[in-house]
Amino acid sequence: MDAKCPHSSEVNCGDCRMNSLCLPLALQSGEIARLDEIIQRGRPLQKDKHIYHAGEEFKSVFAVRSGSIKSYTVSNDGQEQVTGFHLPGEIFGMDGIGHNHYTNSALAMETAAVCEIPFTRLQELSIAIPSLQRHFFQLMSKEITNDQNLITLLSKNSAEERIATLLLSISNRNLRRKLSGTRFRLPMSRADIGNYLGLTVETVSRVFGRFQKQGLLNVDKKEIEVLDFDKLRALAN
Amino acid sequence: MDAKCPHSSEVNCGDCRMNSLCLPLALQSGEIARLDEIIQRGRPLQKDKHIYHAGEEFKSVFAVRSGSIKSYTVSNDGQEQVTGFHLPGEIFGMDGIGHNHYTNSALAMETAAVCEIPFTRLQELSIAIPSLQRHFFQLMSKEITNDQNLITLLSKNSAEERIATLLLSISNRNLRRKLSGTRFRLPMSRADIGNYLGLTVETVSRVFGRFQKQGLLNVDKKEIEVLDFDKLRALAN
DNA sequence: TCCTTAAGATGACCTAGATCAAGAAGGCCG
DNA sequence: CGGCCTTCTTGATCTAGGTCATCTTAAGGA
Repeated sequence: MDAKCPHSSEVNCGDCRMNSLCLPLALQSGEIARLDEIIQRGRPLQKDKHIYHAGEEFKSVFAVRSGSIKSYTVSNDGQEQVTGFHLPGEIFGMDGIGHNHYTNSALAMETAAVCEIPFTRLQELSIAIPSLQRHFFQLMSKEITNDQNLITLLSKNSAEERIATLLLSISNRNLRRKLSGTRFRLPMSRADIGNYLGLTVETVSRVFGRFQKQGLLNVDKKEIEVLDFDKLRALAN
Repeated sequence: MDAKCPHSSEVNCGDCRMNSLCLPLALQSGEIARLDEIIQRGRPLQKDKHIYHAGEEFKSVFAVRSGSIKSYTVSNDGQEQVTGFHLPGEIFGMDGIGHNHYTNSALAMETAAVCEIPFTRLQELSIAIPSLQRHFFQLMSKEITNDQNLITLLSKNSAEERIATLLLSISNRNLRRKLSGTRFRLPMSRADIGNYLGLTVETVSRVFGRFQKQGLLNVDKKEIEVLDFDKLRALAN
């Protein structure tokens, strides 16, 4: 086993470097072993491969082990709405619980690996381990809060504020993973950013340009270096 | 006991006219009795009275028994964002679970009555009654899906489309309660509608005017009569 | 290596909805 | 009954960001 390969499936929850952010967070080591039994560690996924499609029967929620995932819905008239970006240690697929079918589609934005957690098993385990039930309620609630923050962002904030907020969010999530919050690579395209934030590609491009000119960021394609966190935070508010 | 008074607190879940939409939905009658034991039926609330404020410690989720409730957040710079309107039979307050504090404030838009469900008791009961756990997971998931639909609406749709969608949503929720989906009274102000949909009061007012002129609606202040459902649905898509 | 295609940047112009500024119309309290 | 807020409406203007059109660059493929 090569512990260096981030997409390796040869790891259990107890050893996974994400276990302080992920589902095991709330659990004792004995309990983690029981969670481990139900989790299915998938093979690495190529870029643009789907984990599930909207409308498919809901079976499992997923945890990102490596790489990055995008969730999106397609409306009646065929246009896409990106609803979330998921980084290692984060859980996705909870939108499917309500109607027994996924309402989003999910795909890998780059080579990625995910853990599959069959939901009926997770429910059973939640009855045996109350702190797991509690933790999962909290996870879903945080998802609600996140979505409501995005609603506020879309409803009340300018293009610059929206993009500053997204950059700060990614920076913070990198810090949680003990990575640099200052220099990082955006896993998503300008089109995805625009779609997520309710902006056109052109506007996203112009705002990046403006941020660069103002000395707020260094932008080299998807590589970002934050030069002025105070100003970025002021924009994001 | 006056069964006619919609704000009466003298009713248990088994007799409540909302029990086919509300939490008891998933339960057998013996289980409903156990749920009944933990639910606290509140006195009627006057218009503009708060049920809780953002930042308060999270204790309970709530069900609307009568009247209507609005949830909203306040951002750092003091501006409000309406995050939801809650009608009888609907559950709110789930945003508080994630951080043990409410992230929204909730207030009565008109005289209303709510049932309070202490969350630790609900968690205990969810372990004893697995179908309740399942139901509550589903409720939270539906809230996520709702919020994501709003995100799409804000991100992709015009003022007319947003308002048509809201009207249709209220119409459908009235139908679920066996009320008219064609003629109803909006419980919220134009300002609240605008705030919720990311529009100004003026735009909301103009769109209502336009819809009336086009023969889509009859609008008399808050009284709405839908005249052309097909066109409304076409707009809402 | 060249060719093709996709992603991104940049400029010129346009429009939906915001902003500003008055009125009209209730509803409530003395 | 009269006066005063608060909500709603309507009109005139302004602007952020959308649209459209090009160009540059990078990446992938035979």
